[in-house]
Amino acid sequence: MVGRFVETLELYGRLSDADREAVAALPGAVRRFEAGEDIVSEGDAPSQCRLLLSGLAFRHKTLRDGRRQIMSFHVPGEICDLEGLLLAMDHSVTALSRADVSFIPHAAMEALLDGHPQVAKALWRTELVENAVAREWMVGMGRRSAYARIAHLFCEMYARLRAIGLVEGARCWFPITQTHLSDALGLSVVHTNRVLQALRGEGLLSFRGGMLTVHDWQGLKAAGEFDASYLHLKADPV
Amino acid sequence: MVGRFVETLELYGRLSDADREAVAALPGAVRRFEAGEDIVSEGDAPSQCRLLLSGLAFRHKTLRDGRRQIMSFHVPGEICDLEGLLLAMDHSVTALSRADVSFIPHAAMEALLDGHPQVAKALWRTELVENAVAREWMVGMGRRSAYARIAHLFCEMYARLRAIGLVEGARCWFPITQTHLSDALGLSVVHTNRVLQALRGEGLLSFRGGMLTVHDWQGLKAAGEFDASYLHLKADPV
DNA sequence: CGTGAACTTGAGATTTCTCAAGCGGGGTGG
DNA sequence: CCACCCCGCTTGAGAAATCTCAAGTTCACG
Repeated sequence: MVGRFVETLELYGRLSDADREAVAALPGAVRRFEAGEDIVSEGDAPSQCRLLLSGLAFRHKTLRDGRRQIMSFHVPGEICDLEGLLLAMDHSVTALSRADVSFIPHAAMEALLDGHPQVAKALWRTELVENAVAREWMVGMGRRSAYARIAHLFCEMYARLRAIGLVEGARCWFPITQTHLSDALGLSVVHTNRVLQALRGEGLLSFRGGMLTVHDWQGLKAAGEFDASYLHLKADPV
Repeated sequence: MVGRFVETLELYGRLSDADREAVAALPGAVRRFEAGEDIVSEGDAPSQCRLLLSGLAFRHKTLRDGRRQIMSFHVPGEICDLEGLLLAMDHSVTALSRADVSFIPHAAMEALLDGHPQVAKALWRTELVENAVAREWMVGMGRRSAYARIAHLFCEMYARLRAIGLVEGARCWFPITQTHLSDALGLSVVHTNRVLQALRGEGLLSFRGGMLTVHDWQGLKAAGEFDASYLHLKADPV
């Protein structure tokens, strides 16, 4: 059970039929997680790769005093502990919504990567893109206003969800609370709430009940100083 | 000419004699960069890996209006455009000090990785650790005060330089200006300057003329909420 | 001795935070 | 079926951290 995995890989590299078949043949036990459950925890040294089949997840570190920083989001088709192949986890990955996750044994993944260099390349590219995203978040947290940061995050998630076909019309399911948003952007909930109202007030987007609607993509991009090139996707959603 | 490269790899994986020899046999033309020169620029699609032999470098994005965010530092022994093997550069890497850089053709690097899986593993681990560092910076920018952030950065660089033998006594050469520091931490130069004075005033460190001296490692760690585990080094500098 | 970059200081302006409280809907036990 | 409760959202208001602007100092270097 590898769900959207092949499609995600093909966003980042060309695969042969044999490659695709090998990926599809990957073994994996599926487990469902409820929102808020840890998919993998800080300190774990995983022996399987956790592939997100459906739902969203986020990586985060939580400090003793409760301050939390979300460091990235995962969408379906992504492996959320790829680094676990080589290192112990230094942070946790938690389900943002209900999520189905396939557990692929490291041995099977290693065999796939050894036998299929194009798959390995594509997979490492996904990892490199994840870093590129992290760097862009640093730019936001270091140098952009709360207003631009929030707009930028919505742009990013909209573009990523669109790339995997999860945007319909101008709407996508993005079940994030304002608390998560704050923790991802390094803001207080109160401030996040106020800025969000400004974004809505300007007619750029709607965001209620976990549903994001982009009313003015150009305007939102401008507000967020968003340029999709760091996502290394084949096509920018105009 | 691969300088400290083998030692750096051995921080992250066990190599055989054959592995070491293969690494040492890597071809590479050396070029010297002066402080401020771009080693690789945004938009480049490199055909060599740039291995830092001596000196320091930093990755950064600079926005049109001049705001700049530094996203990481590189120390000798590190490849500063490893992602260039698979992706075009979406940011620049600039020499922080005078630096010697070896240019290793991608073909040679790929042959090494194909023929020496342990080297490939160690190299990917360096990449994964770089991400771990990026995530820790996000925690800092999102959730730590300027005071803790600055202390944390000094802790990190001290620990990294120590791991490669570039700390003598409690001193190391870290030729960074307060402007760079600000751009790395998302602060204004003025505020950075004031916080730095506090750190000095408390006797935690000295930092002048590009020389960092740590007077009170435990105190500095506490000030920066620093825990070296995210660096995935074998030994914490006590 | 002149120059420029880096550093330092002062002071007022802003952004963002914290504390505190009220609102609203969904789920649940009585 | 209803009351209650909790979580997430919203609002108000004062506080704190950090920024911006402006200017002066220091030091290395030519």
